[in-house]
Amino acid sequence: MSTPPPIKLATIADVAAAANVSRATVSRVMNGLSTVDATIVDRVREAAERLNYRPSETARNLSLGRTQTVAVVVPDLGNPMFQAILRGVTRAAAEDGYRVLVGDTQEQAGAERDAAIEARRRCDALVLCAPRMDDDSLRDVLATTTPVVIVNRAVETEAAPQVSADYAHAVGLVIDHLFDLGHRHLIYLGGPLASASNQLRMSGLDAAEKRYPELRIDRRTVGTGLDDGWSSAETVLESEASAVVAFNDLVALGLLSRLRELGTSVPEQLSVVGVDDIPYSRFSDPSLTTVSMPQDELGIEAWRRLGLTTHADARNEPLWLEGSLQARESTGPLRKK
Amino acid sequence: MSTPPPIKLATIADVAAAANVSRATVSRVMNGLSTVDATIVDRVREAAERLNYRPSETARNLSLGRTQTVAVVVPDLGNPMFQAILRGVTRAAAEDGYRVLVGDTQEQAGAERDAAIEARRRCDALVLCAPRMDDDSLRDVLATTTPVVIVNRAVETEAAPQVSADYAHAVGLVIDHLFDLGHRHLIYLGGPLASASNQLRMSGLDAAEKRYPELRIDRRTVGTGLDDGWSSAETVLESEASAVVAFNDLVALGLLSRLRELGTSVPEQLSVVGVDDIPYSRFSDPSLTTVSMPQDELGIEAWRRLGLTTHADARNEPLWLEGSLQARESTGPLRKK
DNA sequence: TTGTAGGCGTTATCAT
DNA sequence: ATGATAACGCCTACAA
Repeated sequence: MSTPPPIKLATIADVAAAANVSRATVSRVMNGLSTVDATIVDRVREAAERLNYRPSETARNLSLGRTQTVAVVVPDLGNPMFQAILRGVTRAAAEDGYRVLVGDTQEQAGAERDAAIEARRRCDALVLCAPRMDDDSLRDVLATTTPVVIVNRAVETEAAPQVSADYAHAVGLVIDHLFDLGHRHLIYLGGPLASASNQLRMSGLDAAEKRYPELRIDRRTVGTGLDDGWSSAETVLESEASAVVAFNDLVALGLLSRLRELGTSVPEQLSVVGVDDIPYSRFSDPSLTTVSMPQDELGIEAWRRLGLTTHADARNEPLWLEGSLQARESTGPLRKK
Repeated sequence: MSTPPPIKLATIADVAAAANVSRATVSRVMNGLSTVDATIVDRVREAAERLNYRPSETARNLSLGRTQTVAVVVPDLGNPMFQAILRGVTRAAAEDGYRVLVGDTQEQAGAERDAAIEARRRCDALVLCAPRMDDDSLRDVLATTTPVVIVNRAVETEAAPQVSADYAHAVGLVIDHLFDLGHRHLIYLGGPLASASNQLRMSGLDAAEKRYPELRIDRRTVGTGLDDGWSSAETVLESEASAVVAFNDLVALGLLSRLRELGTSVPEQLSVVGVDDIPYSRFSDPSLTTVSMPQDELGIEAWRRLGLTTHADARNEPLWLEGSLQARESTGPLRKK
């Protein structure tokens, strides 16, 4: 007779019966507990092999009270930043035998709470990336989801470790660079005012203005993508600033593209800098001066701070990861008109 | 007395006790089964609320025999193609109440088998993206992981639905375009010979050669990234081809960057095309002629073919998704020397 | 060293 | 309409 299509998977009981031992013994063998007679080990192994037996993850999850899984919730899976974090967590967690469950809230702040709690229920821990919800809601969520770590979102709390890319510092780096080149009038092309990441950059601008009293920085809100940079060219030219600090590389590259069309030469007439150092920035024309941000490390550090593994690092002060300046062709010394 | 730090979560039994009903009734209430007395429903709801009760996903997974989770295994989470597929599956699955577990084999073909089987054990279904393993191994894996769908990898089998981007067709589109422009000598900058995706493009070249007997296509293996395109410029120029078909947009953009440095003007002296239509391709100088591929749709279609949902589409012939030509500035008519 | 038995938290069957 | 009770498949004292 042929095996019926709905292939009933072998259970531990089947193997026990086939090997003529108790389920307990099969369990011990499968988990490599040393206290089992060698001949029995063989017998069980053989039976398991023959029946193509694999322990049910679901059942051992229930029994052990853990899932060996960590949830990663991001606002937008299409964002390269979050892709990098996801990749970092996935690989770091994999080394410790953990899997990753992803959640994409699609930029709906209202959906974050449920997504986080739901994800955490299925997993042993949670990595919450750049949550858009307000501080109070966030603290509330953190209380019910430990262990949890927050990535790229500063919030006053002891309830969870935090790991963030230091965009204030990054902006400081490019401004130092531009200042050294003689620029005294800059324009900042910002992202969404509400975004934590944009606020961080703004505080970097503030700090720079304190550092350099002669410096003037205009601020505009334009967006985060190539198109946003492209359409901000007129704004930039009208401002008569001699250098542009873009929200990120995409905005900077979009702007470069449009400036080329308009016949504005970079860096001769205008210096442009981005933030992130995406791969293409080395290849654009001109190549883009920017700040290389340790995005993968965010994920890796997040995983470590979760403290699920032995070589964990469970310190609780917020961790700020700093980028490094990549000076390229899109910046040059200020030219007198 | 204060609650001890290890907050014991409330179970269904706790709620049952608090509401003075049986666990079965609590279960029915939680699942919205209509056959419960209204006053009891209220009593249970109140108790659940007070105890902050949430059903254990792990326990219901075991009891129900399903996890409401689908696994997505990719060779490289850093690859934009797979990121797009992951995003597509995640969002489509979320609409049907499913979560996604990710697996990254980091281009190690040897790790794919275990990763796939392991992932499938924890989930109700598996999306296997562009597996690198050989056909026999693949068929073997498919047999033990149904329901499973293969994305971007053609293989002779009835065991699993397949969804792929039709790169042969894409290459055909750009070659038609170049041929129309008068080009008769092309050079193809390919990716890894072993990769299914490269083979697809090659078959597109073969078909084009059949279609146009006057056409000559040189073939080189250069890689898949910006750097690979950059360093292939000399090879291209030596070939004296009048147009380049790059493996993808990254290779094309890298090449454009280097050609600029070398003083070769595009498209006047050389036409260049890519494949994929990544966002930046519209903004490069010159903007890149390429083929827009429906990457998100791959994920969405993969999810549908899994057939876990009502509006599933479980047909079994391989599904090929075609791209569309985006003619831009990097291609132009052949100039006589 | 091995087996017995109870528990993990839920759902489902079958009485009542 | 509600409540016992038995799965679901595994792990782990405890006993032998």
